[in-house]
Amino acid sequence: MVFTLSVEKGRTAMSTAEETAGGEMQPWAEVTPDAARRLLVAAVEAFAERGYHATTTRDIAGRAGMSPAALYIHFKTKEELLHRISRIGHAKALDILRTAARGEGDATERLADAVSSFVRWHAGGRTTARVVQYELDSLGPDARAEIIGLRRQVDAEVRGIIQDGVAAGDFDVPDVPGTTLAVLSLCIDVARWFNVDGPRTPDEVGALYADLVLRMVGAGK
Amino acid sequence: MVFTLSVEKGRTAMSTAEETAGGEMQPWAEVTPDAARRLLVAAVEAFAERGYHATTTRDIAGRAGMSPAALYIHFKTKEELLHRISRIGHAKALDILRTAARGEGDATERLADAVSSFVRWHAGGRTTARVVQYELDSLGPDARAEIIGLRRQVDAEVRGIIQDGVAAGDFDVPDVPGTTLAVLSLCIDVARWFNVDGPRTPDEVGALYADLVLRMVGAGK
DNA sequence: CCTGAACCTGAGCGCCCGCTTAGATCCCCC
DNA sequence: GGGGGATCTAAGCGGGCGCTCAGGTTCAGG
Repeated sequence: MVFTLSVEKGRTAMSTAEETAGGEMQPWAEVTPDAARRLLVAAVEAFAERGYHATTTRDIAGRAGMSPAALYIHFKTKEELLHRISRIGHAKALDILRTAARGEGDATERLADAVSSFVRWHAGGRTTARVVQYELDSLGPDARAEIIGLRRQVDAEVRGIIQDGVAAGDFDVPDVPGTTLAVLSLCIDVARWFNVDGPRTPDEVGALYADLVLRMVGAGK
Repeated sequence: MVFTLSVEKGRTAMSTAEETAGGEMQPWAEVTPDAARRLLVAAVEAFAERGYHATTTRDIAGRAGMSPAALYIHFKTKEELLHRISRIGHAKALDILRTAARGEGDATERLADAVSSFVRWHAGGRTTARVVQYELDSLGPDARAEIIGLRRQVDAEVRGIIQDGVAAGDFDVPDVPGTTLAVLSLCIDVARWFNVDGPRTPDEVGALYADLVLRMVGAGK
């Protein structure tokens, strides 16, 4: 939808398009072998439901239809599972934002695009997003430091769009870093409250939030 | 600040004023006996740092300067500690919003007041707010149901202000429930990212967020 | 000075945790 | 058809968990 002309040379554009379009997503296709992927998906579900510390390795292995010991053939520790999940999830989130930030259109269009697709991902993939966004503290120091680096890139991407809008005179933002923080906070928290059985679809929430964010930055005055 | 004329007959107004004024808060004064309060404060700190499931009863008792067994004289289970913390915290949050919602002034002033004081509480009392807002799932079904009831009242309070503003023609809000959700989500998530050693004070974040929320509801067009 | 209630501790019970090890099974290539 | 690496399981180890209990300490009231 964004890369209409350069779709052939866009490596990431294709893989992104097929997932932001569909409701459910399988971003774990890159994980091999098959048994490792099943364990990882089981871990995402368990972590999202009960939290990292309340989840047992026996539960994860059980969901994947394996014995507890099988887990340790593919992953060194329980924490490595969380680390892998977190890294893949953050890479995906960053990819979504980059695609929107570097698309065509003015700052208003790009910000609306970024927010709506970012929110869609948090709502539609709530299970994954919840683990990715809220289990950061359960990682050890090294892994956490790596993930925090990715988060800084996420922040820079959004701040870049807002700065563009201010520079072009499209936005009215007194505090750019603070507003960036608030916009990201708003989007991320969707993973906490969004309910699949609730009244809103991910698309609707994405549209609502894009509108609210444009108001926050004073677009279209 | 809000009840200037009816301060004498306002039961809740006094206890609220002295806490929203000061930076640090001790809303645990009502908990007796003294040993129980010390255990409860220790539990708040431990839960906020490591999460409910990663906190051991030995850690809580140790922080309070007691043996693990002492905990069970004052609380039946570890979960009862979280329940008590959550109930007191939610009552406090609701009290803050009610005070702002029922104050004087038009909808714009009351919404700004509600958001800034609510955000100040989440930032200044981040330790408590974090436990209150993010450890809900660790409660059992009965306790969780009770807390969810309090959250609905919180939601109703904010929705009421926004509806007043729309009815008076001060706000421009296409989706009142959705915007209410977003406003509360924005405020609550402060407890996740706010850093005491960071560049912003709770007052500054409160002022920034009040401005952003007024933009979201289209006030002052 | 004694009593009994309130409070707290040392020791530890039973359980389940993350993780390991020895060996069975599968499947591909020769 | 048989050797060998990859994959999985049954069994269990050491340890820390939530929680309990018998007994010590404190202190107000008689």
